[in-house]
Amino acid sequence: MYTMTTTTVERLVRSAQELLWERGYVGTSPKVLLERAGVGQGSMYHHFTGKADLAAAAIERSAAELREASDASLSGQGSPVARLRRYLLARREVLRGCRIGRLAYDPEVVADHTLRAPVKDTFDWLLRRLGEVVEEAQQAGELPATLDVRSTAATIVAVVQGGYVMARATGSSKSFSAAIDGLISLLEGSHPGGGTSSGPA
Amino acid sequence: MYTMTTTTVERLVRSAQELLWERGYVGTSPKVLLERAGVGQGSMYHHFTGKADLAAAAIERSAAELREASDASLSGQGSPVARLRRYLLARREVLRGCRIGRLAYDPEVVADHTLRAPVKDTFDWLLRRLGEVVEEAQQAGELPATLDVRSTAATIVAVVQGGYVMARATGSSKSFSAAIDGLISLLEGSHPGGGTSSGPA
DNA sequence: GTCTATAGTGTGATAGAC
DNA sequence: GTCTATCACACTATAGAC
Repeated sequence: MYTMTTTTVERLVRSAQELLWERGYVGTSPKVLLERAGVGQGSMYHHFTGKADLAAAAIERSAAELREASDASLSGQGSPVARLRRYLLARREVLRGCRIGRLAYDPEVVADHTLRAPVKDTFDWLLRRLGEVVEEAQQAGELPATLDVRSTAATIVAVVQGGYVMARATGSSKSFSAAIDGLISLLEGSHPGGGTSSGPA
Repeated sequence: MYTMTTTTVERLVRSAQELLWERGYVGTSPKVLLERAGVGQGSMYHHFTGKADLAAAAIERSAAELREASDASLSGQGSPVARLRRYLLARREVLRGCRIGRLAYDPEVVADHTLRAPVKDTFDWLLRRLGEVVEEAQQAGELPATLDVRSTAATIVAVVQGGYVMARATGSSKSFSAAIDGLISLLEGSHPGGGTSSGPA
């Protein structure tokens, strides 16, 4: 499935990332994974101790990729609220769901500390990072100082994660977009300045 | 696991409901399900055509229960915004996640129309019902008429669903509560009347 | 209507040739 | 370092006794 110049380990990890995203940990079998990677079983057990070990490597890679993509939206140029909008309106493969968030519903990921840690760390990081931007927005007068920073950050994360769940349940990305739009309206409506005049874009 | 006066079909459906909630469809095997129900394999294949058929009955029952519980919060006495608060602050087994929402991340539920339909229908119903209450709130002057009804309803559903995901990922119900609190603050902050005086109790 | 026995396939891991 | 062969066990379903 990948080019011949790609290493075996690389093919294994990428296949695991894809299948964990599509089917989760309990829904992914070594057989299907190896077929997708185009390698034999021996290679996997040479480089990893087993399914869980390979999954851990794949989850850690996906977590790092997600952090990088999120930080690209939340950092850099633009006012704090403009960066929050950029994060919320970033292009996403909505119907595939969140590759990290979906693992929170996988019983074996939640039960295994090694598999769960990168999932927890990703959410802890995202909540902290969004909290920083919310706080910047308050200091810039773009959001009311009365909003609790941590609660507001949690609401933002929840809308994105819940948007994915709704979209997959209804089979349409429209419910995702609606949830994001609703949140943006609420954030804009809470401007200290009041009215509808100071949209951040 | 259930009393002897419970019928075999009842025990099968309840066990399936529990396991689908805990482990999803791909993570649930007939063997474990039958052990929990305390019945033999023959009974299950007498009353149902197989795992998928039993799962369909269990999902439909869970969907009906969820609708009933949600409507109990959203209907009845109280102002529209008070009912929204009651819905958002209802007691929930947060760390178990949403028994219907979690199925949106199950690849075989999403792929099978019979399994997926009750999941989709539940979200469609909830979005519609929340939309009605949001509209009532606008007519009562509790929420600004500028808010889009469907978007606001989608945001409310998303915060609950995303709150579950965060809580399971972080291992703490605090992130769920924070997301709910953040949403309530945003809804209150968007009061047409403006300030902080008119909280709905 | 319930049970146990059995079947065929897949799972996750190991052994050992090359 | 990669492969195929093989293992013990679990999965989902069927058969047939009671």
